[in-house]
Amino acid sequence: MPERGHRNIPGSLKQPLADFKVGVDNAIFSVDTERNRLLILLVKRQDEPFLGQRSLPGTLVRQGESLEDAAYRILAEKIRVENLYLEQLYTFGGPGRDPREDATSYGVRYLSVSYFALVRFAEAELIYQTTGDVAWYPIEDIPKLAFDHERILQYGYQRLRNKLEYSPIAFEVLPEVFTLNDLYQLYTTVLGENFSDYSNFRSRLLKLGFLCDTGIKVSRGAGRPASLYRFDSKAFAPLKDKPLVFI
Amino acid sequence: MPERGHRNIPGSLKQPLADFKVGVDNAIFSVDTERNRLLILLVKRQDEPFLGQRSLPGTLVRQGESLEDAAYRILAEKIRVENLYLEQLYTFGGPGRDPREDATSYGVRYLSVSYFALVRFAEAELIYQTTGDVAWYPIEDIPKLAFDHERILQYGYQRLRNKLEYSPIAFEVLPEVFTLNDLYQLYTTVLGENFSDYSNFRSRLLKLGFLCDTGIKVSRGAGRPASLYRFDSKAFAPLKDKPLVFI
DNA sequence: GACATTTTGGTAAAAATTACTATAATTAAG
DNA sequence: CTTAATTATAGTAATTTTTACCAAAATGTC
Repeated sequence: MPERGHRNIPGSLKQPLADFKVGVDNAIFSVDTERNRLLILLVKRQDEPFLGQRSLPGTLVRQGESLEDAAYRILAEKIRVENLYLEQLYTFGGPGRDPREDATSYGVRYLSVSYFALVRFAEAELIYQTTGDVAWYPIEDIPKLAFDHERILQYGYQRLRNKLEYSPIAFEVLPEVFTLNDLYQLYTTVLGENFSDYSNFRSRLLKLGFLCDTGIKVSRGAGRPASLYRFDSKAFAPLKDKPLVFI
Repeated sequence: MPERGHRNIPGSLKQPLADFKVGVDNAIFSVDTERNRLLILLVKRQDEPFLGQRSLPGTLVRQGESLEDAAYRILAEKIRVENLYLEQLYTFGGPGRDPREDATSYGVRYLSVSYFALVRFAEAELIYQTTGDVAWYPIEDIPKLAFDHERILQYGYQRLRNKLEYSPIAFEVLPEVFTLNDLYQLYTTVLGENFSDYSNFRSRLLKLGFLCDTGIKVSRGAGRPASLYRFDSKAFAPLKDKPLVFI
């Protein structure tokens, strides 16, 4: 507990510094384009505290490991995936956010650096230890989560909605090729029905010029077959810091 | 690489966890409306490492103290201010970012949670221990900084530019009452000359209805006197999640 | 008093958004 | 096989917003 007798750390004599373990928790989102559902990856905890309860996949940071490395490691333990979008979300570090703080008498604090990730549903292969270990949950149907992970999840959901408006993250969750309707459905399921009319959404995005028509047509049930498009990141580059490209 | 044989802390047997000290570093911005300069608060370090070099004001988190509390504490040590805008910026935590990690044989890591702050230049009173201890630096003229603080500063500067476009943070750095020209100058100094024509900027913002004319006129040198305006946060509330209000 | 300077209010042209219509290409039903 | 229903795509006219200016008002300066 007591922390003293050194030169370097200011304020250390009267006010002891906290010692931390640092965890990384991932809010991993995906979209099932077939069923039009926004999904979040949850695991069932194998350890105390909160044994058996659902949580975001997380891990504690190891010696010599960067935060991002830890985020990639825990993700790779739960899911096999080709492409992956990952960015830091927020850091939660108040005292008392982890029951292990009370359990040990050392007064170690547990801080969580959360990451926001997007994967393609069809590409992502879940890695089970036991069945039901890892699973996708639709965003409207999330069970009670361990720790403060509900808050992290909400934070990630908000980030997703914000970024859809000005950044091309939609193409990180959509399949490599997709119809314009797939794209539109993604936006409506995440952002709500009333953000734009389908026809206008189409022409706006096509005019921007970063969607290439592959020429391939797909027929899904009744109606005229739709063209499959591909996102051209080179053509998007000049729009990178333009605000509100997608809305 | 193989991962096995333990119950509580995953990976702890073969792969020891890192122990952390957590620091908080503040990127505190202000604007001198008289001289039209964007300013950042720097301190001269009183301790090793980097003794005597400039850095962002920072501190290590104490026992029982939240991250935000630590951010407020270090800010209050350097500056006396009425109003303050503060939000979390980013967390830097890679191994090797702090020389103290090598100095101790314990392998303690130093993680930095950075905060982004805005204060009003005229309200903010610097607190000196020795002269030149704490000082405002114009953003175009930043000396070499300790640690990875240049990166944190750049990150904060980017956040400032982004938020100016869709959030009313301008009114956190401007004085309580200000002319429309003050507001315009702030935007041009931060965002560059060519973001909008003055006349159009004026009419757009006035039409939005959250700037109230106080009726008071000020004359600054030649030219017709300008009205002093005040930001009405209640009138702004409905625009809170509308994108791109200010550009 | 003439003139430069700055604020303020405005307007016409251009551009973008919106609401809507029409047509094409397919499946499903009878 | 014909017709209807369905979905994709193209386009258009009305509306709104943005843009590039212009002119008048109110001050300081020479």
